[in-house]
Amino acid sequence: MKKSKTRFAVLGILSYGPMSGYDIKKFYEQNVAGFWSESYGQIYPILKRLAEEKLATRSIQKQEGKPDRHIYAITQKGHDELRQWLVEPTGRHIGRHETLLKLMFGQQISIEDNILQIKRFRERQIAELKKIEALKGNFEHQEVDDPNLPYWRLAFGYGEHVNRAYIKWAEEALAALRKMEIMT
Amino acid sequence: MKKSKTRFAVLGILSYGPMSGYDIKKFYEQNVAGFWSESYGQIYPILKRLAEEKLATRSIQKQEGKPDRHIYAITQKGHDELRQWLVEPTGRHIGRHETLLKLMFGQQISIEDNILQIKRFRERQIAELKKIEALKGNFEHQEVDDPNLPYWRLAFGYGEHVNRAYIKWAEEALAALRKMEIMT
DNA sequence: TAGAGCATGTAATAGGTTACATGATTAG
DNA sequence: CTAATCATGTAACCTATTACATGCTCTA
Repeated sequence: MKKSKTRFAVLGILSYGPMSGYDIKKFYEQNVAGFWSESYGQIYPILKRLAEEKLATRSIQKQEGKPDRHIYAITQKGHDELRQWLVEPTGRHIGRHETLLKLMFGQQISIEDNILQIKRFRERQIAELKKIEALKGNFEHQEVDDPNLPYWRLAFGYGEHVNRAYIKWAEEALAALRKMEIMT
Repeated sequence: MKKSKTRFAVLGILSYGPMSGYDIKKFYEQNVAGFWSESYGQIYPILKRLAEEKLATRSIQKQEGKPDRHIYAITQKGHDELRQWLVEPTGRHIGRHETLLKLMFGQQISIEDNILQIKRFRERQIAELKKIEALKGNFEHQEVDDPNLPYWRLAFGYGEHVNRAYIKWAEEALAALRKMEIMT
């Protein structure tokens, strides 16, 4: 049996403070877009289960002109389960990298078309890197005071390292493809 | 509607030459473990459908003492569909990186435990890098003569760049965590 | 006045893994 | 004698996305 990490992705965010499903979705979209994502179709049912299992409590915050917010807060039991997962060894993850997969079959299409694909990849990662730098800047000089900050910094560092590697590789791959093009 | 890339992952391998489902699985396990994977539960039904849709043909190779091999060969129609997918722009991929997710909630556990998790991650990526270098060595000096080789080289380059970045980041993260530990 | 943001939620569907069944051979 | 390798395949299950429903407010 394989178990869902989404459960812990939700519980983890709740460890930052009480939040709604909408907030959790936004958090993943805006801050961690590089290495994690969640959809409403997962978040809401999980939040419901978490409350049933007493890992979180639910309260309703009324708003005028806007729908009510269902605020979930992590319980002690929730903390315990989260911590247990956090120290567990992590299984090796196999990302499915579509651009790379396509490149494996690059021989089937023209060099030009391969160049185009890698350029698209490079542009996307350049944008991603910029976003990370901006996010990092926000945190650093708006003097955010949060005990989680040191760990967010580590995550930013990851994003920077990996995206720079992506971009550097893309540049090298483009150069190699251009050489191949000339030699035709 | 979201469509499966597995279909093309299978068709793509078939573009290298006629192969069985077993071969395809092995190919992904042994050569591309870093960025793609497929399970039998996906491969066999897809192969069946590919034959039904005339994107591949099936023939049976009898063997003594071993089960028959069902060999699939890509057709012209299969090639066409593969090529069409290969030039299509690729949607941004969001890997789900469990180690990073855990790190986001690192504040919940001890620094020591965080260090342990990152060490595990580092060791795994060091092993991965070694494997890639070995694989690359095999191809390069056993003078493999295959028109796909230039593209496999690009993929190896990717593995090298990205894994080096992983390792470097892990080292930095470990240093930062050790500093945090002293300052307690 | 169209669309985006706020906010919750579900149903339909697609995507993917795991475990199992079968059975011979070979290596340790 | 046990485990792995060879080889195909299916059923049960879990995981995840997409589309839809609802409805108010604010902005371009």
